[in-house]
Amino acid sequence: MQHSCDLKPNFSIPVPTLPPTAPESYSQTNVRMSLEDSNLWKAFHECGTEMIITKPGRRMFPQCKINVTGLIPYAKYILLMDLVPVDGFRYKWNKDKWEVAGKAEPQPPCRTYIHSDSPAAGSHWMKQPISFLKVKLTNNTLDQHGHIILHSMHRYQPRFHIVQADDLFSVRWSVFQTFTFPETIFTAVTAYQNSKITKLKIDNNPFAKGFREQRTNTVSRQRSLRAHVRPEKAQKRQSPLKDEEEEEQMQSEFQRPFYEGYNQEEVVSKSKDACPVKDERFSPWGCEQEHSNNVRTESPHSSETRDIYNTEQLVPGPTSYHPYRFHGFGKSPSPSSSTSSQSSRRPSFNSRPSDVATVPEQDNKNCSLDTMPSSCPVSLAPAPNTHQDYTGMLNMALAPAPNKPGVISHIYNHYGAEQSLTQWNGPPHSQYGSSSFSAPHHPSEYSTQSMHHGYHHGNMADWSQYPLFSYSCW
DNA sequence: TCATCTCGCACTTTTGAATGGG
DNA sequence: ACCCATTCAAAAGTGCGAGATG
Repeated sequence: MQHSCDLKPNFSIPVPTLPPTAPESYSQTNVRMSLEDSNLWKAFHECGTEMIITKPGRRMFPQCKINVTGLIPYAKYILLMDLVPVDGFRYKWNKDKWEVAGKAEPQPPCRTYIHSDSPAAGSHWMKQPISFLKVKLTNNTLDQHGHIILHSMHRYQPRFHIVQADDLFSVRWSVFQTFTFPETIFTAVTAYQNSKITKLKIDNNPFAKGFREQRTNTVSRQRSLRAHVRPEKAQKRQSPLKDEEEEEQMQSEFQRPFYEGYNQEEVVSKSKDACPVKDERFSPWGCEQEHSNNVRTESPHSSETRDIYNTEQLVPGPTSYHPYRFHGFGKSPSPSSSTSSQSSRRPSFNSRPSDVATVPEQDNKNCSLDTMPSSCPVSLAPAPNTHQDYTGMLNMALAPAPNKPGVISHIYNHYGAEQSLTQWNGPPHSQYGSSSFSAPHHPSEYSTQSMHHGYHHGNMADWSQYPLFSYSCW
């Protein structure tokens, strides 16, 4: 499966400072990203992926691993990953299904993980799969280690960003290309809720091997002993592994060849009909769907019901990406001082300080499709029940590597729960392929997304409330 | 009372330093 | 002195269940 980058709408408006023949325009239109282990992700997705989050930080499994093609081999790129809320709800696990439990909590500071190889040449990124193995998730909002902070019982989606930039200083002047894979949507949990997910993880995660055979013997012995002491609990927490019948059933489900034999084109068309979340047998989201009809105007399945295996080019809106600046660098990242080719090529970005960069955070919520200026992010009309004002911050943190200077930076990011994917990703129709670029509604706004460059954010006041941190990846 | 979170356990895998040979 | 392969101990990562927390 691949995510293609169709930037037609984004390049439909003239960008005076960027000649159409610029290398970037070439790369932007050809960059493609695909998800490694996509079958595994789909397997988890069909059960309702859960990711453990702990205070010290927990790795993701399945891990985020991507393939990138279409980069300029000699140009340098920076790869980033972050996690955005899928919707504005908190969930609970009730009788084998996830249900909406209420409104989402205010989002913690949004942190962006910079791949440790960044910046690296396009050839480097393309020669092998890029692993985000060392990304750690935490529920500790005071985390000092640079882990990505999430709320338990909330749903998130990883996003991957490719930025053509010679160094981290020039990122803010560079073009972001954002990719998402709907099958990577997961629910953050502090303890597994769905036993199917537990089993899938044990079966597929090498670190959990100990729980597969030897441990299950010893543990089952221990459990049987404990069951004598607390029989009611032992029964309540009965492992699915013990139930042979259930295990067989699960085996058949898990080993079912997901989308077997689908080529890319077939997947695009068939996945809509065979959308996992609509399959009651596998879907843990059954109840949620009912809720989605009654409660939310933005279905939590919005992404799944899209062509989940289609490709997409998701470009964040201006207020999503522009209002950030690196913080903590030793030199001023002003375009005039920057030596990057991008910055020298596009001096006009500095000449537009009044753009979205300084939009106050409360302006964000007023940025509806009807009223937003051309610089406002493209987003769906906010769902009343999901509205959540939040001026998040993209924290990018880099711990010193032996051969790399230590860099700690923060990036501002405005997003709310209702904006989450819709804002960042652009309109949902963008995920349906090129045909949907006819923009069923508000085509003008869509076209204003254009290219996305870093803009200087005028508001520095809140930065101090977020800790500087190092990132273990470097 | 209940849902959720934290912690320690026993286990496996990964990592990196130490060592030795060419 | 350098490079490479091997070994091995320490660190890191894993799900589980009991107990804590709100």
